[in-house]
Amino acid sequence: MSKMNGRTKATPITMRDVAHLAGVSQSTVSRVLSKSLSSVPISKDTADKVLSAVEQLGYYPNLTASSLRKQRTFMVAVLIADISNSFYHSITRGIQDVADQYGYDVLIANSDHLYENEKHFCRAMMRRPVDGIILVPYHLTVEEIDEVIQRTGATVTMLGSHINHPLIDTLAGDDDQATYDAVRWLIENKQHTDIAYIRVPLSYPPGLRRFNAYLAAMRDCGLTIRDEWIQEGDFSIEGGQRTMRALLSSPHPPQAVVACNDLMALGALNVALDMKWRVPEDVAIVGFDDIPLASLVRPSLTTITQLSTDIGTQLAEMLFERINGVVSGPSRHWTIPLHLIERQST
Amino acid sequence: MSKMNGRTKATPITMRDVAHLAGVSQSTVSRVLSKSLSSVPISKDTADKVLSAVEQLGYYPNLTASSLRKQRTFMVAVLIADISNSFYHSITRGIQDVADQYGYDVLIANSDHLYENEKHFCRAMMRRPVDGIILVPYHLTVEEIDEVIQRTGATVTMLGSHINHPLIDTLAGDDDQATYDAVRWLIENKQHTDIAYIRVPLSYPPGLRRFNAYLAAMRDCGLTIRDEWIQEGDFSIEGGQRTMRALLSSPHPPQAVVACNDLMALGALNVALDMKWRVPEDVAIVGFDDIPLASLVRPSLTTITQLSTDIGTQLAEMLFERINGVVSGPSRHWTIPLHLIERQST
DNA sequence: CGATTGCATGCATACGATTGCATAAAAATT
DNA sequence: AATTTTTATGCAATCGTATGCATGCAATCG
Repeated sequence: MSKMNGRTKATPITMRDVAHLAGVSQSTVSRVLSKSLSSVPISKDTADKVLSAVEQLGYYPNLTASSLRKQRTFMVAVLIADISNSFYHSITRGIQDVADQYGYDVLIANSDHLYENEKHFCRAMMRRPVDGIILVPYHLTVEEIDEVIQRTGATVTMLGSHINHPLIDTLAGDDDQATYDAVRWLIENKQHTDIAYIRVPLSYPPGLRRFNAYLAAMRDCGLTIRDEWIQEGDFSIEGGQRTMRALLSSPHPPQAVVACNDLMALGALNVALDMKWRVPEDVAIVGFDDIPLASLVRPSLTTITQLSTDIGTQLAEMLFERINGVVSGPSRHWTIPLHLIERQST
Repeated sequence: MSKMNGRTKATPITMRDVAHLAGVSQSTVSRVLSKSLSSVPISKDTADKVLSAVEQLGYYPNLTASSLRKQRTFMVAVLIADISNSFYHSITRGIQDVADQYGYDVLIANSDHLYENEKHFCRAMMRRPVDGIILVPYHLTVEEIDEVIQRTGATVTMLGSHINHPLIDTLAGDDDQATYDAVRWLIENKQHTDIAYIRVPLSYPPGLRRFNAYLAAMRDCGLTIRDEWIQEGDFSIEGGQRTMRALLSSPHPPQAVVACNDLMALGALNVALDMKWRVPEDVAIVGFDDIPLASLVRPSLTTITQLSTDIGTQLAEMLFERINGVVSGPSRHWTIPLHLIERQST
């Protein structure tokens, strides 16, 4: 360990040092190290000299300098709603693993579902160009995203289907269909008629879609919905708890509760048990996302699968196919089929 | 929205463009925008011209170029074991929030508790210098971390107490004391004598410390430990499940199980319930970390609190105090007192 | 009124790596 | 043997911003 007597400035080792030690020019070192550009041949002899100098000095190329010159940063940025939500962190993990594989670093930002934060993220991207951006639920408009693309040249991939842009690949679950099916299943197979829904703010597009699917299923089966059965949470466990308390304390509590995501469903489950309601005998609960926790709690949670890790890797793979030029041409829009996983809570 | 007819190169707007439009030199623009350096005065008049040109063009400074020149990247990197573990993701979130506040971006990498991955992270840091690094449990040696500091000039802050370096601030819980106290509490207040421990590989320093604390508590109370009561998990829910199955199927199952972290404790809890053991009547369970889930499951989990969000913000605050020169001098080593939270599982 | 000071700005270089172009030496061709 | 081609290397400009130094001009001073 070097001396460590107080905070010292960094002592960077540059290509020039390597060049000097190897007795060649700095550009030769560069060529040896980025062998990919085969346009220029290098003699085995000098290559060896350079490599041994690199070894000897423990040289590492400076990615900041390289980024500036190549106009490529070898970083991707991810915008998610909240890393504390396990649905997002498994997506994140999937993205990180793929990025790692391609030698990329990952910047992560949280929006907390707030438009202002998403715009803040865009501004950050304008300042610090990255090669790729993965966006997960957002309120951004196509125009705003397009500006980032135009200005930074970044490749963008998104989760969700409500944006249509010729340069943006998207991946989406058919969550409205899945929600519709789940509600009908509760009605037709479980003989429920009084079904409540815990939604999220409707400014969040997938939330709106799922809510509409619930309404459609109820309507198509000729069921009426009491006003108090429609609750609005905020994506969180606490939101699920608060709304469930309201539901179970109302004059006409529902027989079944469908939540827009698992966190809220888990909060609801937890409140039901604490209030001594039996699940599923007294009230059934259905979630959405299939986060790891859903299968762990007792009674385990019936939910709609999203395969979140796969979503992350999938999104990242689509992104890197573009970045590395493996794929070109018009944007691709993939849909993942979702399905209900029946567990103990129904 | 601009034309969008196929993938186009980025059309960056640089300081030169701004300078040109404002009719001043590029260096003047730079001076106006980084007003902090008051060493050089700028007339109100030109400042206005520049700012309006910036506005008009929608100019954003390029952080890559700025980083290269200033030798400061305005990024911090975080190495955690696994972002899927909720203990870490709340730390991460705390760090992100603080970083955001200081205008910093955050790079996140997972080590999965593997030494090789941690070394990989160090190499990445040598290539892409960042201003600060936050390390959460690791196997890295002081020498390895020191090399990164020397070479990159980064400021480092860590969670844990087993590294002593004059430039590294650390934050640590007194987890061995807390574990010791918890085990004695099980013995003295709950009258348990047969207590098992689910540890993690001992190459992980905090894991070793906690395990030793368990041994010490048992010894100090004159209790004997059966070999099969000591199980080794891998930090995960599955690890907890596997080891708990072994424990409950053994000829002499324990009355209480202490796990090195909450995930394993939750796995254990889940297996106990599935095997129809009553918790806490037939077997008591204690975890470590107090992840959000711990209070959510039923029976809720008795655990040792770590205040994980606070840990993240705390670590980040210590880091930025150094980065921004608010604090200098010898490294600080802070300890957070931990304590048992009694819930339903004991 | 000439000399000194202070204010405001531009010029030019640096940060560290990449790459088009020029060039020198060696090999191949006629 | 002269010319062309190939191989291997160096020179110098570039990416976009920051900053030491020089400079021009106005204000102040003796």
